[in-house]
Amino acid sequence: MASDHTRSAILAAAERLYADRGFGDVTLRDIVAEANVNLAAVNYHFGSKDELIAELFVTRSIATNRERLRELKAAEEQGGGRAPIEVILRALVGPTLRGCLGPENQRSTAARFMIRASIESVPPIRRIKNREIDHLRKFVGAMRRSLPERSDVDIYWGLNFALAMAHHTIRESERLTKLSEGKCDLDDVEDVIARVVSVATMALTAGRTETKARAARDAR
Amino acid sequence: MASDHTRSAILAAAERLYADRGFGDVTLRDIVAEANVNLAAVNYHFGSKDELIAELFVTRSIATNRERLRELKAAEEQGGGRAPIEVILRALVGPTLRGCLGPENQRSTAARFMIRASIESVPPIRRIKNREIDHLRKFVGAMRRSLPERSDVDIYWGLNFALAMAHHTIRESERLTKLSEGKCDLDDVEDVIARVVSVATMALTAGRTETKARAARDAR
DNA sequence: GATAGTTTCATACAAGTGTTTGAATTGCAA
DNA sequence: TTGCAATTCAAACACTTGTATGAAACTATC
Repeated sequence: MASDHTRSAILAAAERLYADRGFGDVTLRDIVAEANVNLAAVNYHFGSKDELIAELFVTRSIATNRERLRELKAAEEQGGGRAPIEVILRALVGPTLRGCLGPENQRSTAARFMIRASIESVPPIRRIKNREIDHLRKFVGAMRRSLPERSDVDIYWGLNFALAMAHHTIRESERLTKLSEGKCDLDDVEDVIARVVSVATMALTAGRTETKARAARDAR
Repeated sequence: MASDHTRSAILAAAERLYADRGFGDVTLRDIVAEANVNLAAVNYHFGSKDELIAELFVTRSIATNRERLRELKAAEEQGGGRAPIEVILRALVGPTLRGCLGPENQRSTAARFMIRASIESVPPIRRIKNREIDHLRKFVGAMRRSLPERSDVDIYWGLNFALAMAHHTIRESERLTKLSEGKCDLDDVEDVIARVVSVATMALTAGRTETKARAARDAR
C-alpha cells in the first residue's frame, strides 16, 4: 500500500468536482480525468461510485460530529454535567454552520462539498444521514439535563427547529442573499450562529408549548 | 385537441410514480407503462422529460402560492392593510404544511409529490424555485407593514427561519418521528403549524438579537 | 534478480437513458 | 367519401453510464 497516491487523488478530484458541479452531472470519467488516473482505478480502490461518494461524505461528517461532541462535552464538564441550553445548541449548529458558511471565495472544497450534499441528497448520502439519529440522541440527552422541566416533545421540536434553521440557511443561503439584496450578511458566520441559537433557545424556553400554540391559534 | 386523454394520463402517472419512488429511479418507460400510452407520447405532448416535471411542479406550486396569497390578502383586508404577524406567518407556512403533512395513508398524490420535490431537488424544479423570490417579496412587504419598527434584516431572517422550520419539518418528518419514537405527532398538522408560527413570531418580535442572546445566556 | 502480490491500464461490456423517426391510425371537416 | 391534420405507435438511434476483464507495469521481499 505504498503511496496511496491514486486513491487520494481520486478523493480530492471527486470532492472538488462534486463541490463545483453537483452530483448530478459529474461522471466517473470526469473524476478520473481530473485526477489523472485510470477509469478502473475507482472501482479498484473504492468498489463502486456510491462507495466513493459515501467515503467522501462519511469523512466530512465524522469530522463535524466529532467537533460537535467535543464542544458539547466541554460545555457539560464545565457546568458539572449540565450545560446551558444556548451552549448545547451552539455545539449542535455551530460546527456545521462554520463548516459551510463564510466568505464564498475562501470556502474550502470540503465546505462546498457539504453544501452540495445538503442540497442534492443522493442515495448513498441519504443512507448515511439516516444513521445520524444515534448522534442526535446525545444532544437530546444533554438538552433534557439542561431543561429537566421541559417535556420530551418540546425538546424534540426544539432540536428539529434548530437543525432546520441551520440547514435551511446553508441550503438557501444564495436565495436569502438575493431576497435581502445583500442585507443579510451570510459571511458573518458567528452572527448567523447567534441568530439561530437565539431563536432556538426561545423556542425551548418560552412558556409551555400548548399555551403558546393556543395563543397563536387564537390570534387569527 | 379532442380529449387530452393521453396528456393527462401521463401527468397523473408521472406524479404518482415520482411521488412513490422519487425522481431518481423513475424512467419515461415506467411512466408510459403506468399510463398505458406510447413512449413517444411524452415528447410529443411535453417536449422533454424535464418539461413534464416542470409542468407537474408548476401546477402544484401555483396552487400553493395562490392559497398563500389568498390568506394573506384576506388577513390584510380584515386588518385594514395591516395584519398581525402571526397571521402573515400562518399564511406563509400553513398552505405548504397542510399540503404536505397529515396522516400518511390519506396524503394525496400531490402532497407526496411535493414532498419528493422538496427532498430531491432535481434541476427543472430548482429552476422554478429560483423564480419564487418575487412571491416571497409580497410577504416581506406585509411583514414590514405589520412590524414597521423592525429592521429589514430582521424581517428577512424571520422569513428565512419560518420557511426553514416548515420545509425542514416536511423534508425530515420521517426522521423526527423516528428520533422522537412517535412522540412528535406530525399528523396533527394544525399543531405543527402553530408551533412553527409561534417560534417564528418570537424570532420576529423579541428584543434586538444581541439583547435576546444575552438575556437567554443570562437566564440560566 | 527471480517471484509473488499489488496496482495500473486500455478496452470492452451490458444495460439503460431520453429522444427521434416515419409510417400507421384516428378524428373531423368539406 | 375524400382529404388533411392531429395523434399514436413500434422501432431504432445515439449516447452515456458504471462496471468488468485480462494483460502489462510496477514494487517489495527473499
